[in-house]
Amino acid sequence: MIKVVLPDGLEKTYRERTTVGEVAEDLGGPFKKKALAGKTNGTLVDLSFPLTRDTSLSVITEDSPEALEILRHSTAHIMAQAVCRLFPGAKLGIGPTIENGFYYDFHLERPLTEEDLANIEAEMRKIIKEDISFSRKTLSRNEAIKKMEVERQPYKMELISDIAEGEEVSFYTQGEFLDLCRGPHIPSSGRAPAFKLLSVAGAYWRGKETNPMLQRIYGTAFFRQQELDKYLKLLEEAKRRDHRHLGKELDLYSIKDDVGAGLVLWHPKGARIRNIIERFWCDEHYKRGYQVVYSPHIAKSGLWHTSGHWGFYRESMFSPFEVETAEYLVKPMNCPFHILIFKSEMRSYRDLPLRFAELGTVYRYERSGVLHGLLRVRGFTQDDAHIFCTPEQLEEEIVGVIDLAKYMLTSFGFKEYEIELAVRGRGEKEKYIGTDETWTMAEQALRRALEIKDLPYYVGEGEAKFYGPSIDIKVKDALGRGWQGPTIQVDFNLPERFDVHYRGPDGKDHRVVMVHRTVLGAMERFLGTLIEHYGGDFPLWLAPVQVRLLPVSEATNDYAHTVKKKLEGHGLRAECDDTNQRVGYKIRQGTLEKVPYLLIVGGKEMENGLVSVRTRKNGDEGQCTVDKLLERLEREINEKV
RNA sequence: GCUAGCGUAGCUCAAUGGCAGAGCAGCUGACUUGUAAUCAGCAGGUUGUGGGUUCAAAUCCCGCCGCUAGCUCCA
Repeated sequence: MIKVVLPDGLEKTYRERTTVGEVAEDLGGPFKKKALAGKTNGTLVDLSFPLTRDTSLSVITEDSPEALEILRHSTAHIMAQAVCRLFPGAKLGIGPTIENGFYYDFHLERPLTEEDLANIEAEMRKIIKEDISFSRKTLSRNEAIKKMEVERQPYKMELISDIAEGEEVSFYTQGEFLDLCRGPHIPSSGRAPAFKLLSVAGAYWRGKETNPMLQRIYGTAFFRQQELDKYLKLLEEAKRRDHRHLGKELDLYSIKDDVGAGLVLWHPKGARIRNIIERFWCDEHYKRGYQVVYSPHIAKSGLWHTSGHWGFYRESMFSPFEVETAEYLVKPMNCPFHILIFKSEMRSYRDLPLRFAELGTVYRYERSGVLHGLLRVRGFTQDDAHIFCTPEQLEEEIVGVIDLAKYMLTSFGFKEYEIELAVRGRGEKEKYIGTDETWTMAEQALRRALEIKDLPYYVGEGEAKFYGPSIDIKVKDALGRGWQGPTIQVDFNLPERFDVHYRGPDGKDHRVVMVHRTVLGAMERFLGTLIEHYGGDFPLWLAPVQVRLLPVSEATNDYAHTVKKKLEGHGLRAECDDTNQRVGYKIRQGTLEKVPYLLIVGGKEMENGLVSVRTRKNGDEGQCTVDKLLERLEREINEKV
């Protein structure tokens, strides 16, 4: 007999080799019907797993946090089975679960089409209807390789050959389908009620560019159709908010073939938003002791040799060009310039910290396949700054940056974020530049700064760049999607390369501590995420047009213009639609352009000095005096909502 | 860069080897308008680009440019 301890502390005894499924059955209630898998001593196992010794056990049901992953993995297997039925001779790659679903990679004789996806889905439905059970078996490593040779699965053979000699290898079968897999799985295919195949794309075998490219099918699965529908709706909503469509519809920017891929033209309205953000950015930086600087777009090659960019960043830089026998490069980063500004005079410890900030436009060669709207471009303006300080000042400086970053994110409506502290990996010291002491000092300073601000974070071991540790903040937008946000990066490399130092109280020169930091990232990328975050409904303080007057007929055009002038006098961005159109048309136009406030003015308003307010949020709100409205607008602008 | 798909008027799309079309936007005129599209007329094109096949190419083939979904790489 064996003892089984359940999560609620209950102890039960069973005879040996009782399976998890039988325990679930015995427990009855929801477990009987909803059991999918089990967890013994922290390891996930199938319902058919026989218990052979005393153990803790929790039964995984559809409501358990681990359940979706199991379901999706099993659905991936069902998809693979369907593909093998429809494409005999298909070679299997890997088929893991991912954040919102799963994928499976195949080598097939011909490229897949949309129609194929529909056929595969249909075959999957058949398999689900057949309710085939998943069963596990184990083979020795060598037997497994032989088995895969017989099955003509070269990729699987490669995977198994990476497993240590003498290890056991587990397989799962559903009917005629066999797959190398760690498991666990749902008990049978009938337990996969709701799934959808989403897309096909190429993917290199094992993610290596030199390997053959397989065809990857993406899909997702849920326990309830309702949840699947909800997820598909979310995808649609994301599509609706796509900054590339909204950017065009709202006339914010364009990217023209004639100019070049990845190079952005900012139209007046997009430029307006950008300008508001940049002014806000500048003000905030001056307030916090930064000094704004400017640097050129090009510099002699020698500078980039000194900085090391030519050595390790060359493939991201535009080709050199010659001017009067000297060779120049377009800048991919701003740091060398800020360093030269720092070095333009002798710096004392009394001068530190020095904080140089710049909205610096840089150019990077990005491979054509990675360009994407505003989010991945070849020319962009970083909201860059470099802090030069002493080791003792580092912690306080980091705290200052975190405060600024938080303030910025809050101002733009980002409420949730994740913070990673990227530190050295253990036991690979040769990968990193700088001494042990400096690394420890910097990592400590970053960690303490986070603790002082009482911010939750996780440590990314081995995630640090070779030149120093960093804090990376991922923000979540209105749809819960993650975006790269502020980064704070300590650098031990450039101060060495440029011999950046300050004169200390001891009369000697000391190596400066340098911090690169950005709070928005790049204006292009930030605007792109902001468009999607707000879905184009920019809050009043950012809206390129805040108010539009809509005179009902020609008779009230003059009155509308008077009101417009008054609003403009208070710094508001107002327009007047005095076209020869009906009000309905003007309203529709204003609504599509997402103008936050539409003010309808006809005879009734003109007589009493009023406006009829129609907001983007609530629609028709009725009449109001211009002064009352001004008060409301000013409040809303200040609140940045 | 790689794999697959795509590129037609400013925008959204139709025409699949046989005269390149519609709606919206634009322009002109009429209507003087009250909370999401007033009516009529006009104009708009070397079908991304260069080559090829064909009596005939938006349509079939090849190169280049660009876009999309991913892969690889990143603000």
